[in-house]
Amino acid sequence: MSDKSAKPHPIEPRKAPRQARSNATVDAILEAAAHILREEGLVPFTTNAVAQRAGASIGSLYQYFPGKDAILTELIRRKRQTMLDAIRLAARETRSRPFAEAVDRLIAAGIAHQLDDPQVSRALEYAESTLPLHTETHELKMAIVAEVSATFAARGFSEPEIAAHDVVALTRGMIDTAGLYGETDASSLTDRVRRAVTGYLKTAPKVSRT
Amino acid sequence: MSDKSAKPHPIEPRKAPRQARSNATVDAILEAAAHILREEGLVPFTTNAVAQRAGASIGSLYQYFPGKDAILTELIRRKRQTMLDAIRLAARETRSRPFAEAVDRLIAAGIAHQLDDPQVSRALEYAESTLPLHTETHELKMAIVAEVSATFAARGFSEPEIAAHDVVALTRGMIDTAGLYGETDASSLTDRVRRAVTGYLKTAPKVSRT
Amino acid sequence: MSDKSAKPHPIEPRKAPRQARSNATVDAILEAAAHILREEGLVPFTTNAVAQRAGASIGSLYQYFPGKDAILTELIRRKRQTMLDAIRLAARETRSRPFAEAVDRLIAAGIAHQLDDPQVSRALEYAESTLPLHTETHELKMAIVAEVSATFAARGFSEPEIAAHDVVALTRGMIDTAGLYGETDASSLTDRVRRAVTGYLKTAPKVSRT
Amino acid sequence: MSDKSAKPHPIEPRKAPRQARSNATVDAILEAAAHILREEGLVPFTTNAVAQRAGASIGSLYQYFPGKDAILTELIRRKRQTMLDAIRLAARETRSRPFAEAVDRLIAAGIAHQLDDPQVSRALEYAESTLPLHTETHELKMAIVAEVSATFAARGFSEPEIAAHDVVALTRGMIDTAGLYGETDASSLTDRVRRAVTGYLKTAPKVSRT
DNA sequence: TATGAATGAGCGTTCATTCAT
DNA sequence: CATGAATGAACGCTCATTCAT
Repeated sequence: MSDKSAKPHPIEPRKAPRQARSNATVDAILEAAAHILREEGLVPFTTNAVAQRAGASIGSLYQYFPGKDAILTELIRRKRQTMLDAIRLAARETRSRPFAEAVDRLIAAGIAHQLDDPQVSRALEYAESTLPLHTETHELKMAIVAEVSATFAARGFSEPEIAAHDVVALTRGMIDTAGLYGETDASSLTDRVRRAVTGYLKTAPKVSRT
Repeated sequence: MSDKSAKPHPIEPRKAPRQARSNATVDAILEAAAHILREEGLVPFTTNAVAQRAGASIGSLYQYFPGKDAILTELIRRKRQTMLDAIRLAARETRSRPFAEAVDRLIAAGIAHQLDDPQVSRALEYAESTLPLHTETHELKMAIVAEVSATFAARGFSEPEIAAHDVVALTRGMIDTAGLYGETDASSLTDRVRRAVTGYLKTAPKVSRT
Repeated sequence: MSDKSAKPHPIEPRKAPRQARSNATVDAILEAAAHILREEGLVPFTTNAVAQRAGASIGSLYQYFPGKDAILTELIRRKRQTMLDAIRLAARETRSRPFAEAVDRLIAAGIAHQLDDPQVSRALEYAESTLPLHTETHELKMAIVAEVSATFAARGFSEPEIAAHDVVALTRGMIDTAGLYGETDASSLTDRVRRAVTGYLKTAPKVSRT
Repeated sequence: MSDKSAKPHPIEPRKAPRQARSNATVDAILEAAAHILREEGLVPFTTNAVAQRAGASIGSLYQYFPGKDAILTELIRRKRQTMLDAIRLAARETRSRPFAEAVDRLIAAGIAHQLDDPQVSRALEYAESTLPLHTETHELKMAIVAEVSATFAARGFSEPEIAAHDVVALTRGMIDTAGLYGETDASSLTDRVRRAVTGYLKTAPKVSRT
């Protein structure tokens, strides 16, 4: 986000990450950050504003985060980790169930995480594209796709990665737009997303089993 | 002393670019703006940077655009107008052709406009959500959906607006992601988008014809 | 994108200067502001110039004052408060003395405050007329006139407010001009102002006492 | 007003002054300038705004005035010349009349010129103090005082210049303030000013005639 | 550790002025 | 002469970041 590329501002939290991630101040900062993103967007998202809302001093904020970008990165990381956990759970629990059910659970997980707090999701999504590539968040992203891909592979699709990317992409597109229009009824949206995903998958190439 | 609150900063371009010279400057500015959005994103998108890249002085920029937002708005307006024109043409030319062909043309139009310059598209999309609502660009957005919706209605779908929104959304989601991953092969993407769209529409509710 | 209209720029100082350090900065800023007004006028009176002369960063200036206007307003407020205090003291101390003495003390107070730093006074006077109306400074102005008015009323003048306005106005006119011509001898000026004021008051309408 | 003291911007009109002063464009510019000063003040008084309101191009404005300051200067010059003419007429016509009448005519002239258009007067007054000293307007100012001074000298006052300065100053102070408070009734004001002036003069030192 | 005053590069924008047409 | 597009220095102000306390 910030441009002062002259000075090295690492993106990793300053403290040992595990501690930092469970500290009350850190949580307050992230909560405040999400709040501002949700209510006001990426432009009024300033470190001073975040610190103030978190009830922390700006100095404290910099004690836990090396810079503005790091806050956004950690927000992304957490959101994505939650998503990955949900997807993994869904995959595990539907491994021996009909495929339709597996797909449904995947979609439900996506909707649960994207439709709740759509402005924050949107802001983070855009922010990420302007941030220097961050290994961990990127790996989480790949892991989500990999998880979906594994589910598809297990069901005999021959190009599971492509299918996974596409399914994730179209799902996100639909949910994003729904969020933008203030849609909050998950059930209608779930149904429509399912129709698109199912339709897509029906015609996806399968491994020929002879 | 300060005049701040007195003068609003409208989003409409300041002068109708009537003369060739003016037009050239306006175009140079918009081109420069797109370039910066494409190469660097929304954060380094500053009026001075745009002017410099356009080979114009900052004063000239402000002669044609009342502010930074207006440049973004005009970029959105133009992009959307082009898209609308393409969609309208596609709709007109396929009115008496098989539905599959109509859908294909719609998708092709979407891909042509979104896959070309995906970073700019993404930046503008996010920018729009932070801009004060601009009537004309908003109407163009609605017009695009309306056009798709009309096509669907003509084919007997009973909830054409919802279908239109969803189709546009999932298409954009897929193209966006493809652009993000550097995919440039339109034909494969077209095929996959078609599968999702077709699958979605196949199960969409139709008007019961008695 | 731009936030302009969202945040108003109040005129009140941003933080109550509680700590010694803060107070020192505020004072340095106000001193620097007065200096620039005195030596160069309202045009070169810029926030950056003030900050620089105050030995503070522009950021610090904005930590204590929400904008340029606020600096001018505070300067006016302080000057006027001092003046009001002096006038009140003069009035209190001459309540049971001959009227001539009361008038003399009033004039002396006016001269003491206006003849010292006449360029600053002149600049602030003009500045005020271009500033949005500020309640506190306006009330101080009215309080000064009210104080003079009360003195006149106590001495039986039947239109004390008009007399007060006129006396203040003519006194200020004379002192202003004297300051403009570099006059610094208070005693000659005092004498001349007294003659005008006394002459004016001698013919002012009085409550008929029967 | 402008600070770019590096480049020599003479204040004299570019054209032979007499012509310039009677040109229709010049008049339109000055009228527009006065209008803006009156309605909006010194801050929005910009060359482009003046030209636009005058229905002239900014280029034309610069054909007749070498800069912004020159417009203000010419406005001052004209106002002052009119005032001087009126004062001279008043002096001439009351030379052989009672002194009280002479004073009355002087005051009437002052009120006529200052109370009409008080915002413009105030703006010009402040502007002048920030402008580089301009010979002609300064001489006009002196001439006005000299005229009043001559009137006083002819009536036997021993320090006519001081008296003239003071009378002009207090009169201006009173009228200014009246204008600021929106007073438009000249007759009451005239009366009050007369009382101050008369009172002042009654006690002014006279040449002892033996 | 926590604090928050201080910093200053840099942003969006204005406007006096020039000059090619 | 008139035009008005172009210029760019300079303004008011913000905000990411530092560091003395």
